Amino acid sequence: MSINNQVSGYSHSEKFYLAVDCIIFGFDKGKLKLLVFKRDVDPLRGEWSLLGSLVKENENVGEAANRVLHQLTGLKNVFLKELRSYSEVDRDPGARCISISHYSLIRFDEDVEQMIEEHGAHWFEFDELPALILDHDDMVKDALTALKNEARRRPIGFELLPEQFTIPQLQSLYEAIYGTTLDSRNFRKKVLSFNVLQKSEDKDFSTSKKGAFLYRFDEDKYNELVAKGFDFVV
Amino acid sequence: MSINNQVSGYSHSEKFYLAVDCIIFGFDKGKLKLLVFKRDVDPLRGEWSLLGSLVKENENVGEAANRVLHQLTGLKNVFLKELRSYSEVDRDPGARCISISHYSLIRFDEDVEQMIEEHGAHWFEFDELPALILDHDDMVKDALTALKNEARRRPIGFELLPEQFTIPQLQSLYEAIYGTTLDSRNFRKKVLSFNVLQKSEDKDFSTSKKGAFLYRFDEDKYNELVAKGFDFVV
DNA sequence: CCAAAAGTGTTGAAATTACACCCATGT
DNA sequence: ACATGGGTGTAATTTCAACACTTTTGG
Repeated sequence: MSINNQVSGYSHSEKFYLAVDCIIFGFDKGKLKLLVFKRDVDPLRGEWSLLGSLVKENENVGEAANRVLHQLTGLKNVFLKELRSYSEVDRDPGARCISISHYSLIRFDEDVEQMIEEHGAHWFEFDELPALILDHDDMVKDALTALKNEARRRPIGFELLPEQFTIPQLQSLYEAIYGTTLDSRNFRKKVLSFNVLQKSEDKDFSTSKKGAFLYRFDEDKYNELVAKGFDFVV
Repeated sequence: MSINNQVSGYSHSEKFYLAVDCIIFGFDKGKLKLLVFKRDVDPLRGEWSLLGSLVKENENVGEAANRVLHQLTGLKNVFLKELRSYSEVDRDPGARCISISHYSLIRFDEDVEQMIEEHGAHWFEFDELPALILDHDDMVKDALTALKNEARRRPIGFELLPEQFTIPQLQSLYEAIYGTTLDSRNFRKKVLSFNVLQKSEDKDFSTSKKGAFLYRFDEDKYNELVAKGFDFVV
């Protein structure tokens, strides 16, 4: 912070609780999903909430967000993006508390699913989402908007899909995010034109009899591309 | 914030000072500028700093940012965008303090310039910028990146230029932001194609003998355009 | 043999880029 | 008359959008 002519020091001001809340997106079976938790402390026990925590003395905001995500999912170094602060004076009836939202994209994965179960968490599709505590509904809405924007600037799919995925799966993800349908020929053309996909010999037969080729993403080429900047408008 | 299974309540956690800092951009004579302040309290008295303040008990973060900006410039309802938090444990040697940066674009204007003078503030061009206190240099760097991105999504010029401006001035602004040169024919074509500029009868003779026509921006059409969404890539 | 999803090319329209000269005027 | 910045148009290229049929194979 700045101590300048407007501010003569710290002692005149209040201190606040500081929290992080995480909007965790997942994608499975053609549906974009949100991970929420059943709160197990009073007040509001039993209500659905985003994953969050108060920030501790010895950590910064990003570390706090990573900590809660790790505690829940066992994952480290996942894509986790700070979004914005929520600071309405009366947003939390318990105490004056500012929260900084983060969003994260995680892959469906057996280990993670088990961990999630153990924590009383649940994946909801967006059209079945229950009401969340405090201003968490706003946080989700804002994060969804941010995800849509983000999806244009980087190939989001690589965080949300399994390590190997088919092009129809990738398309279905983008359709879920944008809430539209896309032309499969144009989509395929566009996504392949980036030259960041490695075709494998194997096929996925889970959704068709013919089977669809599996691709994995070429990390080096992807990083190059992101560095150059690009616009993945589909 | 969330009180869920990871967190059993408020009382176990620390409270923090919360600040806002403002990165204030201006544009004059073909140069993009940053407004900084000479700090007049200890410690670090006399050093250059962004405009900032601690957040008060009865206001939210956005209100705090508007308050300090208003105190300095007399302006209300200026474009002010929250950027991100800065929360390194040791970022402020005085006390554990989290700051939320905002950036703002303001027009050069006599009244404002006078107000600025009175507050010991100074406009610096970016290549003459002095070192700033704490992590304010990082804040500026991040804000500049954000400004470049923002400039693609909305006609930034309308916040930074005087009410009437010429197309070469607008071009020069975009060149300053992007750090490139642009083709004047293509720029003019593009900017006029948005149909948000009203041509005036008057000319500005300050930079050429022939004079350049002054335009003002059609607020209704501009708002329409922003609502529809557009990409001002030049 | 048929249902269901995967895969493939072309064409017209639109947007973008590159590019060079005349105009108006103060000195 | 000349130097300076303002203003204009066109052609080539690239990108985007629309659109329909064949392939594979489990049932």
